[in-house]
Amino acid sequence: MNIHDIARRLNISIGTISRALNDRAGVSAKTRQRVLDAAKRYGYSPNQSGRSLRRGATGMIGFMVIPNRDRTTKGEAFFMTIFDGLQSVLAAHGLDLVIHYCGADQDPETHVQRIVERRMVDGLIISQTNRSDPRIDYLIEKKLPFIAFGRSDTRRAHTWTDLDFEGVAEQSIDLLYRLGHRRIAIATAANELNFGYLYLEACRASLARHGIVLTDDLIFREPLTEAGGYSLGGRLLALRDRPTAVSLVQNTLTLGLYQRLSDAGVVPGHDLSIIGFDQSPNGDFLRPSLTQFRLSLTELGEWLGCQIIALIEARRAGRQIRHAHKIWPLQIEPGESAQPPAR
Amino acid sequence: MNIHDIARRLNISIGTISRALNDRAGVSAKTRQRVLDAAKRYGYSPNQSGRSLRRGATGMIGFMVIPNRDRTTKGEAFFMTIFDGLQSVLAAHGLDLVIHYCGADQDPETHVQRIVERRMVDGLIISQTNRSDPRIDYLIEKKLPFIAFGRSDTRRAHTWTDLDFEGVAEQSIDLLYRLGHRRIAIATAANELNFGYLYLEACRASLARHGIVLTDDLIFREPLTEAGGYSLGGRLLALRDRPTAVSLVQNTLTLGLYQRLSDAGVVPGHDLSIIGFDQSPNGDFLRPSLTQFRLSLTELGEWLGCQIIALIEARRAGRQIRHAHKIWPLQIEPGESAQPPAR
DNA sequence: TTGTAAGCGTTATCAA
DNA sequence: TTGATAACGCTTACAA
Repeated sequence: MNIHDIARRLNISIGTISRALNDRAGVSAKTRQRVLDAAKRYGYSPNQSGRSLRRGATGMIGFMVIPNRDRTTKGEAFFMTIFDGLQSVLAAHGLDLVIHYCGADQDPETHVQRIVERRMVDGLIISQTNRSDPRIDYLIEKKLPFIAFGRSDTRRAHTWTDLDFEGVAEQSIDLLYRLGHRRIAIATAANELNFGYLYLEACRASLARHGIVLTDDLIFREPLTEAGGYSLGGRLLALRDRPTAVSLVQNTLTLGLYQRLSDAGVVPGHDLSIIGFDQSPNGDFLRPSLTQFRLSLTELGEWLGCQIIALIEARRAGRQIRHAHKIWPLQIEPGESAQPPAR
Repeated sequence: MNIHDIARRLNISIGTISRALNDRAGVSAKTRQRVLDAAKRYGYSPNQSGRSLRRGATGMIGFMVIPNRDRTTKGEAFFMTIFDGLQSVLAAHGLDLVIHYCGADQDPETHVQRIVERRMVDGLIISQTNRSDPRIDYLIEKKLPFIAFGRSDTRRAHTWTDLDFEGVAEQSIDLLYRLGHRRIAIATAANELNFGYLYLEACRASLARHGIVLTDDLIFREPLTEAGGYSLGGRLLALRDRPTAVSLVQNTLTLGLYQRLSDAGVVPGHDLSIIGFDQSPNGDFLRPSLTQFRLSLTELGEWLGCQIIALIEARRAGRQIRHAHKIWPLQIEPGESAQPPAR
């Protein structure tokens, strides 16, 4: 069933069919209705390949997800909620969201190249940015409208949105200091992901403001998984001069840490204060309750949708692009896991 | 940059370019190398729309994900690992995996129709099947190669794969019975999802085999979330004649249940025995350790990949299609949460 | 208001 | 081994 089949059945030209289906002017109300009815009856929609080819646009926005080498489950709960917000904004603009899953065995840069060169999407959102991320330079080069969800060390102009890792770090450290903690451990990412770096350095700066030097023995890098958190717990417990508090860059770590402490009979908040990251996953259901941060992932998805649409419309209108740099805020929520140090 | 541009630069016809790039016979080794080099140098890949249009196939396999109305985070950790296995098999066959995320405000059937009518994919995997699922009938009608990941009550021939909910139910009940439990609660899905129904009925049958009638007061339907599990815990604790064990259809429930019990000072395995479902999410990090089931999600993804490829190749070769029905096994792993009842 | 026809970037057929 | 050309299904400029 294609446009010619429909035209033949209605004894109308294909041009009119197309105009009717695309809500173009110059079709009588009666004809338009006939076309719409026929399309529905025969289950006809314009073939996407034909349409994309002719229009020079696919109507699709890609979101590229890279499987974390650490196999964290965190990123996943996280992304799906973002997709929800993103999808609703895109749909309102007649765009489709397609998620491109970069296999663990694939090179992310090659994957992006393939998507771009083949013209599979009109816009792209990349996530899990590394500190040095060649995808960003490539996308700038190719002039594809894109958003980096996550910062990197590139200096070249592009649109990005990222979580407020600095704000989280600062609030965490300030709270722990105010509670009386002086020996504070930092658990951050073990790999090249940019946010682990941002978080660590912001913690270091906040500690310095309180006159505390962050020494290497208090910096812990583990895979961002429950297993990593479990291992972190073991390492903390084994220390001769144990810190009184730990601040974590992701809640998957927190889950494992809680279990390791539970195994050792150590109580979060009492024997060791803990500040987690955001509510996903499962941060709300830890006991003792976790001091952590909260953000609206749906709203974040909606923001990304608005941004990519703005980029695409500016491009289409030939307007100059203003690259937004957005730091997404997180609100702290006190819990029982952060208390004054014992004794 | 298109095929004509490349042809012009090399002073070769577009036909030869296409043949070289598609590894077709009838191109001299030297010419082929020149073409490959030029494509790389200029960052050229064939335009996907043009190629799809001409070939009548997009080279893409869709996987449709529906956001759970309950906002469970379970499905997500779950799916991403499946994608990993699926993607690797598809890539080996030159196919791309694209994930179509059906927004919470969209109708799943309309969403499928759109994907199919527009010819966006060569094959489709649908998940989260309802007991009565019109998507399946539609896809059969349209003759698109597809796999239902999840059963439904349709009688029409189609390929499906599903988890062994019956096996899980039976093993759970048998274990609890063997431990001495007679009053056993079942926590299943509150919505139309087929697996909740399968699980419940299989539990009922297993109990019946031991001479126990499953009464309605021991059937609990909650949203498949941590909050649902928390609420479940409250309801269980409030019962006058409290069951000695509970069996759960999904581990998001288990997390919330553990916390509710913890709040009440009730110890899993000691005061109330618990059997969870699969290891995602976080089942491995509960304390006391959870008796649950294990399955390889990567292998499941690979299986789905092989199946969809078989369907597509059978279609292409004009061969008769044999619709596979696969029940995916899960192995039980004993933990501390299932013990003989107290006293 | 409607019809005709060109052209989007490919692949495949046929001729050279 | 290579080149010319038709055709895939659509949108749109132009003609009627």
